[in-house]
Amino acid sequence: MQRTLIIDTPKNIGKKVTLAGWVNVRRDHGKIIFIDLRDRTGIIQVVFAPNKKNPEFQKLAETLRSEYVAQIIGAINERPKNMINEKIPTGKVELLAEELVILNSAQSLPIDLNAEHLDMGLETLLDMRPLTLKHSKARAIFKAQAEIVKTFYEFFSKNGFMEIQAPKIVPEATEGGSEVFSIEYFESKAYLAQSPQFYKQIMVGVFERVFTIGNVYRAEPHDTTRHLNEYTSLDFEMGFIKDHTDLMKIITEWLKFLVEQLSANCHDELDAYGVPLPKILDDIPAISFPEAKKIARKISGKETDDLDLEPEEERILSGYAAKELNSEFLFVTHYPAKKRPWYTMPDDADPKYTKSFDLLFRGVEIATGGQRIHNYEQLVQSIKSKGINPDKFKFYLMAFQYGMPPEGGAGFGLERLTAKFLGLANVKEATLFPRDMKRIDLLLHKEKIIKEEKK
RNA sequence: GGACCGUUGGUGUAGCCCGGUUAACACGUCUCCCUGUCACGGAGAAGACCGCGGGUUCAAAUCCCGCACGGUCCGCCA
Repeated sequence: MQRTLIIDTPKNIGKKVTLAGWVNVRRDHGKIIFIDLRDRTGIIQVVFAPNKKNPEFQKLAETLRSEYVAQIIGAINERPKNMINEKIPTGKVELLAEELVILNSAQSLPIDLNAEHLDMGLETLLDMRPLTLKHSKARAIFKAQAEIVKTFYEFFSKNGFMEIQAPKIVPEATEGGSEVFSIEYFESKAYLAQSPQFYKQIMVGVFERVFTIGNVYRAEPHDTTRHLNEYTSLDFEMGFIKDHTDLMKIITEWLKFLVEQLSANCHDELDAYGVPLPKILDDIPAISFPEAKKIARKISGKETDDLDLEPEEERILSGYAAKELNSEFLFVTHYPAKKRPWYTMPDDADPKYTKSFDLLFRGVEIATGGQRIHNYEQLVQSIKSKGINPDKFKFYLMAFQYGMPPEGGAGFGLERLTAKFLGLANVKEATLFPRDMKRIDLLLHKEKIIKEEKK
């Protein structure tokens, strides 16, 4: 018989159906046993009542434990009025089991998957990732994350952007600055891409508007709640822009669409975390870097680096924007040229600053973008001014020799965005299998100990 | 790399300040009882040489020193 999904059970009252899923929990009352069965669409209560014709059946039901995988055939019955469970969408019905096939057993769980919260340290949470991801609150994170990616794809596709696949193996330490992972590449050396930057720019010369969603790699030895050594970047790049404000406009439009879709499709997931969705103003406030610096200094009373915003200042500015400007998002524009890559377009009024921006959301930088230099000669000059030989970028520069429109783009950190929408303390919680200095799936030092013990 | 905090059954914590005999609690696990629960309930049981090494002491989970590991913040970082 064809499998029925749990979400569809209320439509099948009185019918005999086949359900398949995991045992969420067993409530054994002796003669009568209740199982909460879970599949990808929901949870339903299954009732095992004494069966005189087949006493073995009840014994088999008694062996069911959490996370056992089972196929159950039975009749969907309406529950008596006083036994309706308001907490679940299928609370008005239940399955009276007639046949049970155990598709797979499960070892006893080291954690309580039915507890309201996953009450454990980050280390344990990640060490047991294949199991802890099954918890409803963990699943909620990645449902919301998938929605973010989906809206990015939909929005930019609708607006004339084409999806491209950027290579992850690259020949040079792309833009200099941040550390990259080197890999053996046959007889020579190559690197893992720290961003799709060069390739999305080249493709603007071909398709005018492009976007790409993919992993990027940073070999920086950072150890914070907002950094990963492998993360997912949502990138777009577009030609024929006036300046960076065109980019900020399209980002604002996407964010509006995103919040709308999250509200419509991830209501339960957001509810589980209790963090309200942000309001997106028609114009997200934008303040220039020098202005932002002044505000941050005034509030903190601290003298800080002239060229960059410190994490504490980013938090201060976010708080300021939320309180004074009525927006949880804040653009900071015109970062100093010294702190931006060489392809960043300088500002006409004062070339010490650039036509670039960061987007702050709830205290962290979630996107970076700006207008790029599209003139070949100017770009070569800019590379030289950083003391780099332009020959290293011959391949990339070719795009600018043969007709590059005025262009720009931006990149979002998917995990940071997810974490901030749900109010998670650490981006690693918003990463299925986070890679950091200490961990690739398991903690690296633990792996070492295991290897040494084997020797 | 720096600062601070931490490390106690499978998981989360209490006990440590003020050293003392069976290391406590909750969840999970196992056994038994239970026909209406929905994070079912009841009775019982198993499970920890208290991160590692050293010191002080008649006596150390508890005090001292060193190390390892983790967490948070910072640094670093498009």
